[in-house]
Amino acid sequence: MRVDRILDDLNPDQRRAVLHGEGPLMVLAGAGSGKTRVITRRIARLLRDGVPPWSVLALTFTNKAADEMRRRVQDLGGDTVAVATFHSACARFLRQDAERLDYPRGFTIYDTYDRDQCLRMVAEEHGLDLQRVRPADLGRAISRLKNVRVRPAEFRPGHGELDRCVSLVYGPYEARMRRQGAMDFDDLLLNFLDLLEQHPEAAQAYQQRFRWVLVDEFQDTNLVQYQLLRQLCREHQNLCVVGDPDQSIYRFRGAEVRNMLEFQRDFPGTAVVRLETNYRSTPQIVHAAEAVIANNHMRLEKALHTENEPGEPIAVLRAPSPDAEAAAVAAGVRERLQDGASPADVAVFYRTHFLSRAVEEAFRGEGIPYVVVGGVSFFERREIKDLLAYLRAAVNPLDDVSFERILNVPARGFGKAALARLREAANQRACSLLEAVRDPEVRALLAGKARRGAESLASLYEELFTEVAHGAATSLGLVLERTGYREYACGLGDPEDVARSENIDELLTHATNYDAEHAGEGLPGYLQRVSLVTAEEEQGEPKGPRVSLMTVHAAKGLEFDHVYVVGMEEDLFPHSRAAGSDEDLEEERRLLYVAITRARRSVQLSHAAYRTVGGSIRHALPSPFLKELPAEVVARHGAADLRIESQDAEWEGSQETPDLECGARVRHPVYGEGVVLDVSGAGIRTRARIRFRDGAERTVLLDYVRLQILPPRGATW
DNA sequence: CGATCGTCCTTTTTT
DNA sequence: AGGACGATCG
Repeated sequence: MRVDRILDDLNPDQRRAVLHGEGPLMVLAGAGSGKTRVITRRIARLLRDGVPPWSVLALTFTNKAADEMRRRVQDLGGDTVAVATFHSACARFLRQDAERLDYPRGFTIYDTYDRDQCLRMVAEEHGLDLQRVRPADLGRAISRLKNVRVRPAEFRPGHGELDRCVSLVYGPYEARMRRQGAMDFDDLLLNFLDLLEQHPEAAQAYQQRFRWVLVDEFQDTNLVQYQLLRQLCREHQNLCVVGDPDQSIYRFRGAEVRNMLEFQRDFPGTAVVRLETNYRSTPQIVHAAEAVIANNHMRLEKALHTENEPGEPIAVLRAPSPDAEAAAVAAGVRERLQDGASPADVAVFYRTHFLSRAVEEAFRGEGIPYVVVGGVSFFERREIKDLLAYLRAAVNPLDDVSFERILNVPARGFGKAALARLREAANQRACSLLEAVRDPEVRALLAGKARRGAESLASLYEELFTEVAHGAATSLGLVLERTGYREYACGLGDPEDVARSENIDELLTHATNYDAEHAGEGLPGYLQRVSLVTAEEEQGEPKGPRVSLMTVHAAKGLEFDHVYVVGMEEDLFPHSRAAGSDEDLEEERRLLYVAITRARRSVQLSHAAYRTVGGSIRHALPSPFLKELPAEVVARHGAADLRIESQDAEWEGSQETPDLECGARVRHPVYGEGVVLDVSGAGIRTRARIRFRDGAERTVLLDYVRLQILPPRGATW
């Protein structure tokens, strides 16, 4: 009998998806049902049937997922297939067609930090009080608008302070970004969509080039990504999307589960395949995950089952303290390792990054090798961002945010006054800061120290402009040599010096490797890559197997034998900021569903009796989600059940806090009448910002103060 | 102008 | 507890 590498080990449903011919295809794939396998095999099948590899485009959301898929596609012989994240694919396409959109080819990509920096400048220009509205808040709000394709002119602000500021700043921000030749992450998608819509000949070229498009984690596409797919596949309709509505966990950045519902409407004749057999986990794990997710109301019907052998119960652990929790996890992991598990088969998840700390310490104490995935990545470090900013300004001299970053780093006598003068000169000449510095007339306006600084910067950039063509590493070397940056950053005294110097070396190595591997791409290509790669895994993994520590978000798409989730506490998981609406709460539940279903063999969920939140200690209640686990598959440790019972009353009690809405009138026992501006937090930590009669705004902890809710009145003040 | 000190505020999740 | 930013002083 003949062996078929592509089809033999697939079940009938998987096979149907792989063999599906032309036309739209949607695969509803439960956790662990072989989703990635279906996509990669489908690609292999297409290639085997004569589809040219360059006409296939496979899209994912995270770099990690893209790397993984690329690896698996390559194993099946598809080395030249384009596998990319949405953002990196768009960036690459835009690089080709930037001019059509009036962007320079060397446009800069701003990460969140740069974006906020840019917003800070704009906000300052418009006299906003940055104490009250932080750039990051503006940035998030604007990003949310971009996710739903609301342009500045279309924005209808609500009554909040934030909206007012956004309406003031959004347009100018866009203008400034354009002037600087910069795009934020959202712009990458938006601008490419604009390109497709406004330039039919360009759209046609992409449609004809990529005749087969496949999308992983489709439940996380936002509106823009969805429209982009529709444009791209408008002619041929050869779009295969794979997703699981129960694993949609990016609502906060605009993901629309609705896309899965509307797909069949927008793509008539869609073939639908359901994958409901879980090949990954024990029945206990599958049952627990299903029981949790069953509490969500907004769901597509889907049932997951497994024929795997039974294993251990789900462990729920209560620890007296965060340190004890971490120690218990470390001890448990140690035991797994002694039983023969590889560290690479074990993972610890948490809802928020800061919870990694305690676990890290415990692991160090136990001598367990670990790696923190995500967090502050290599390319977000101060010294790395500084050096890259030098290069970015060289590739894109319009990029004021980057240039201003390095203008006085290391110090060159550019203080507040000199910077103001430089800005003014640039404004007058309608040019960028770097262009201004290059102008001898402008330099003549500066005082002694700053002038000398400007002279040296100007001459550095004259050289850099020619060096740019020679690649990333030599440009970087030039910057280091001419600025004395290394001495500046690694010179004086603190223990971080060595690490910073090592980081700089690592960047040099990284750049050298890139130049060697991507000869034609040059510095622009390099900068694009480092802007979109969050990865610390970028520099290979020569370090041997390690236990992975990561957020649940980062864990999506991965699987491990043994999974530990720490911080299973109210206000933490579900997160307090997500307690506002049912939609948010359901997303938190999906997050737990994702966490549990990562595990092949065992799951432990733990919580501590208190948590240190911001210097102060907070009593911590077990996550309400823990009560949703079916008793028959759970083993509780550390008197967890007892605590849950005894704390129920307390929990229920805090629910009695009256539901306050923004705009409600209230009476405060001390301050008298006021209007609620904002409600945040949850449970005993629900806070309301209230403006009182005397004009002052105060934040009130609802659990502490009995507010009397007054009947609404016509006028607000 | 820049370094040091003090204060404030933070901690959601990702490209 | 720790980092970022602002104010103050040299």
